[in-house]
Amino acid sequence: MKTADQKMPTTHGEDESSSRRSKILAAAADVFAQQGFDGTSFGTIAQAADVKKSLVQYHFKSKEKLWQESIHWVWKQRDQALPKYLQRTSLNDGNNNAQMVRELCKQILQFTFDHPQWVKLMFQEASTPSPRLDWMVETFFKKDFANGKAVIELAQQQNLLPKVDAMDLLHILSGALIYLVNVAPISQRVLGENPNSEQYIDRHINTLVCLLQGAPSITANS
Amino acid sequence: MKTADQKMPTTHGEDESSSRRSKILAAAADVFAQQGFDGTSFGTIAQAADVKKSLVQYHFKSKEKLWQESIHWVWKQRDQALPKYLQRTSLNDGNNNAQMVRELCKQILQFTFDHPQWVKLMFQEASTPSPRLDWMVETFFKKDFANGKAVIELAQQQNLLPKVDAMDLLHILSGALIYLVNVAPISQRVLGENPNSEQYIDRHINTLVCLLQGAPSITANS
DNA sequence: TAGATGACTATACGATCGTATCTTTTTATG
DNA sequence: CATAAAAAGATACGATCGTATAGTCATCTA
Repeated sequence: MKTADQKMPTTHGEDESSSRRSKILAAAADVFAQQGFDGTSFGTIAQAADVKKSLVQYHFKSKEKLWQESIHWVWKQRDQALPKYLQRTSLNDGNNNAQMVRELCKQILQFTFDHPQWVKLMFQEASTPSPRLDWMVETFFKKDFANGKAVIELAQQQNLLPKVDAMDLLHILSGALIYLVNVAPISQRVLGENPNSEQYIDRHINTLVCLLQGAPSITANS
Repeated sequence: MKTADQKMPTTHGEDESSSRRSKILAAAADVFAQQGFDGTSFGTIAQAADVKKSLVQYHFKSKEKLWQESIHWVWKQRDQALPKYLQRTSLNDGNNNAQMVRELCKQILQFTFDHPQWVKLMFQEASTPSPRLDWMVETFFKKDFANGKAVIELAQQQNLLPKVDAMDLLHILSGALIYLVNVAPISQRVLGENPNSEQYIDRHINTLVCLLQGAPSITANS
């Protein structure tokens, strides 16, 4: 009979219509982020969510719809979790010290390691034009780019970042941080060191901040 | 009857055993880089190479073998093409000027835009552990990482790059450069500007070098 | 209590996938 | 020209894919 523990009639109310529905969404986000759109099947997602394949197709009529909803779910999770990482580095409280940039970068990197889904989902669709990419651009990326640029410009106004082209700087910083997470499985195998660890992250951020605040050793003897 | 124009008996010699074989390899590299391993099928590759599906399976017995050989092919192309981009920036001819770092970065970025296959193939397999990733690590990435680190250290010895952790700096530079290529389709849609253009690349490299050589605007008034 | 609604399940269809086997054509060599 | 090997093509198989449809069961409402 198995255990019928988490029965929970839910009386149809709650936030999400069904508890199993959001469990499927979470599993779908994991599988999509890991295997990509083409490599993902209803069967795999159903297995990961421990439900029948028919149920997946019942809640989300098509694979495309399921993908869209799981993307929405991931971005929502991101927007809920990210502020908690950034609140201790608030840029607009007048406390201008350079240490804040280090903390900002570190928190973003740590967040990316803790929630790799949205980065992986982004890269899964980024490299190749497709209707899905167009949808993501209109739905999320335009907004994300604008927000990122605003953060950079705010930091620049407070002399926390060098006053170069904000969009370029956003790309360079995003690249330097996100790249580390995306090639982490490679780095781990090549270097024999887990990139997702306090000391590795601290060292990496330290190097990055050292560059951002003017590389001393090259400016010193020139 | 169609056109039997490119008949070319090849007399079996040439470099590759068959001319159609390498045509399949090139097509396979394209499709694998674009769609990933799971999203790629024999049929798609055959169609891209304008041959029958059976022929693909004849030359490369399995999908895994075809993938491996196409990876080898791409890395070989890369190693043949890359020196032509770097030769005009040779680091070890005693000509130590800072302009050389800019040229080095620019050439690497330009090369990546011209030959996006190897970057995309890398990212296709990088984010998720798999037997294919293990194989790539042992076959290519360990060597690539070592070479990259050596280049960084050489530049550091000549005071062309700040003397921070070489592996971290390699990751930061790789990330900043490769990220741009990987999210180019996104950037193009969001910014309405093609990242693969002289002026965009120049501007981006300029910003990057500005950081590498000590951000002036922040060090100036501190 | 009868009916309607929503959550969930079972099953089947057509297409495509990777692979295996077989036949035909082309090429090289005696 | 004869013959063997290699290249190229044709076909079929089991499996899995996305999707469609019909059915079961519990809950809610009139």
